[in-house]
Parts: sequence; C-alpha cells; structure tokens
Amino acid sequence: MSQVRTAGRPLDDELRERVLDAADRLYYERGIQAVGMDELRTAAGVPMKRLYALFGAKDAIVAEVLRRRSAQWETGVRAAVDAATSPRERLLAVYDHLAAWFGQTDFHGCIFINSFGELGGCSPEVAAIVRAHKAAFQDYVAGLVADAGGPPALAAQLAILAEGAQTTAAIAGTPEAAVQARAAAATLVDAAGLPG
Amino acid sequence: MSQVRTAGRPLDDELRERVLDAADRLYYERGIQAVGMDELRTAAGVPMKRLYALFGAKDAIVAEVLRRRSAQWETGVRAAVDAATSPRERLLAVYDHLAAWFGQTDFHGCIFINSFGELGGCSPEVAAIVRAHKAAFQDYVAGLVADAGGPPALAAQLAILAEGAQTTAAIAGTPEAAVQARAAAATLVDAAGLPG
DNA sequence: CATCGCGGAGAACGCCCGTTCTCCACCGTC
DNA sequence: GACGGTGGAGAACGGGCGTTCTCCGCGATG
Repeated sequence: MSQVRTAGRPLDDELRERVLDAADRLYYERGIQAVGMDELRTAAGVPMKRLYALFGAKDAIVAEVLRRRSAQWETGVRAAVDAATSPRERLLAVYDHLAAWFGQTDFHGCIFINSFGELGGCSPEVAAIVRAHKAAFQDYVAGLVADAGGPPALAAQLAILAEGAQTTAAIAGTPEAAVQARAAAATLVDAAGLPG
Repeated sequence: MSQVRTAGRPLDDELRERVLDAADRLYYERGIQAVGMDELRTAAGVPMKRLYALFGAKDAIVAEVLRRRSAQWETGVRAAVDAATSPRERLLAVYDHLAAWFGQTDFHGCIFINSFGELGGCSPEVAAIVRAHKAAFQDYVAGLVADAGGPPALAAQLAILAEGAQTTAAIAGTPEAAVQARAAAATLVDAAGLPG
C-alpha cells in the first residue's frame, strides 16, 4: 500500500503536485476549456496514462485546482489579516491583500469568478465549489466584523466590495480598484461606528 | 440594394433579430462555448447557409450579442435613473435596477463578466467589448456623481459596489446582494456629504 | 411548358477534444 | 541470459465543434 521511492519514477504525490501546478497556471491564464489534456500532459511532463491513473478525468483535475486555490486564498487572506493589529485594520487588510495580488504581473482575476462564468451554467460541480468558496469568504469576513463589534450587515457590504474590486481589476486590467474598494470599506467601517 | 419583402422569406433584419435573440438566451443560460452553431440554428429556425450569410462566423454573432446587451443595459439603467427625482435617488436607483434584475427567474449574472471569464483570456475581441462596456458604465456613474456634486472618487466606489453585487448575486443564486449594495452606496453617498 | 437560379435543409469535412489502447524499452527474478 | 510485468510515449478512437458543400424543390421568366 505505502509507496516506495524508486530511482527514476517520482512518487504519485509529487506528480499530482506537478500536474496541479501546471493545470492551475494554464487554466488561470487561458481558461479551462481552452486547455486540453494533451497540452496539460506536455506542460506537466507526465505520461497520459499516469495522468488518468492519478485523476481519472479532467473534471477531477479542475475540481482539485479550484480546491487548492481556495485553500491558498484562505491562507493568504488570513496571513494579511493576522499581520494587522486593530480590528479596524484587520478588516481593511483584506483590501491591502487584494492590492498586492492585483499588482502581480500574472493577475487574471479571480479564478472562481472566471470558472463560474465559463462553466457555472453547465457544471454543477464547479458551481458548487465556487459557491462554497465565496460563502466561506463571506463567513470569514462576517467573523472579522463580529470581532470588531460591527453590525452583521456590514460584513455583506465589505464582501461585495471585495468581489467588485476583483471583477473590476480583472476586466480593466489595472489594480486601482483595490485602493478604491479599501477607501469605500474604510468609510463603511467608520460609518458603522465600531467600538474601540 | 434595398430589400423587398417576399411572401415566404423573412427580411434579413428580422432574421438577424431572431438569431440574436436565440443566441442571447442560449449563451446567457449555458455559456458561449457550450452552445454550438447547430443548436443555435435549430433554436432560431434559420438555415445554416443563411446564418453564415448573415454573420460570417460565430465570433461575429458573439460580438453582436454582447453589443446588443450593452445597449439594452444602458437603456435599462438610464430609464431607472431617470425615473428618480433627486440626485441622491438617481445614484441609488442603479441598485434598485439591479434588485429588479436579480429577482428575475432567468438571472444568470452579468453576461459581460461571464463572457470575460470564459473567453477573456483567449479572445481579445470579447475582452475589448467587455472592457468598453464596463468603462462606459463607470463613465455613466461618474456623470451621475458629478451631477450630484459628489467627488470623483465616489464614482469608482459606487461602480465597484455594482460589480460586486452582480458577481455575488450570480454565484450565490440569491438577489439580496442588490439591497446590501444599495445600503452601502447610501452610506457612501451620505458620507461624501453631497450638497442639497 | 421548359429552364434557370436561388434558397432551404441538413449532410459532409476537417479539426480538436477527452479518453483509451497499443507498442516497446526496461526492470527484477530464476 | 531468458522472461514476465510494469510504466513511458504517443497513436487511435469516438464524438462534437465551426464551417462549407451538396442536393432538391420552387418560383420567375421566355
């Protein structure tokens, strides 16, 4: 059952990582349907037979890519938030994290929004993963707002600002939506009259 | 040059409308790549030869659908805004318009955001149309804000809220993002201290 | 009425996709 | 060294796509 490393043959886990890394990059850059299994095979340097032995079907690779991105997003946001000190700054740290992300040269928008637009109408599995990811983010923001002593309605507003910033930055191809959203969030937070 | 109606054969303009209506509905419901030319031909009740004589290629149909939607969106938003009286209400009317739209049973999100996610990475033409559409909306909001005597920064914030509401409502499958965005917009507008 | 030409209906074509299968080189074992 | 089996590389397959082509019926014209 347990795997033993052989000289020339990488372990299944390493190979899965390599495939998912390549799939993530290609799907994110050009879209899921635009990247075929042959291109993925070539990019990952994995034999086709191995690819299907590891994942079974393209759908499974897509789902795994999305789940990985969701975990990475959560990790990144948490790190940015936890680096902030006051509850107010923790709320606004979300938008600073967005600003850093939008500024990256390979920024192509939110892969969940993109995937939902591409496959949400035809793939219930993709739709469910995207919905769960966004719901988790909203819950996280709700927790931050609650910690700050803000009203629940503020959480939904802050989440909408974050979504709008991602959409706007992706389509415009410029990162300024993050600072605009941050300013709006600061106004909303202040208007909510947080304690402390 | 000018067309003359013949008994059994519809005019080109009528046929174009029929094709674009069918394409709009199918592309919006299930995505562009998921709908083939054969299905569109069947749905529109138009012979394949006529379809290609009218449009030349699928790309042209896609572009035309998006341009039509852009004009329809502009018309709808303007109507909602012009029905409002005060400058403040005119700004918030945008979100009331969103609320009515999100509540429709066939709401599947913003076709521009969806199309950008699906084809933005591979089709410069689609990307350009989507970018132009969103830029036009931002300009329109900027005009409303200017008319209300608000600062330019407010316009970008209000546009981001509208984008975020569309994304959130589409993915969640529920319309409440519109009223949440409206509340946030009202807070931002009030915080901007508009005159009058 | 014979003929011409145009338009309707859908088959045909070439290509690409996701998935499976074939072939062969290479390894451990007797 | 002979051999069985496993994994690498990529061709093969069935299906669906966008686009083009063929065939046929019909109405206009002499």
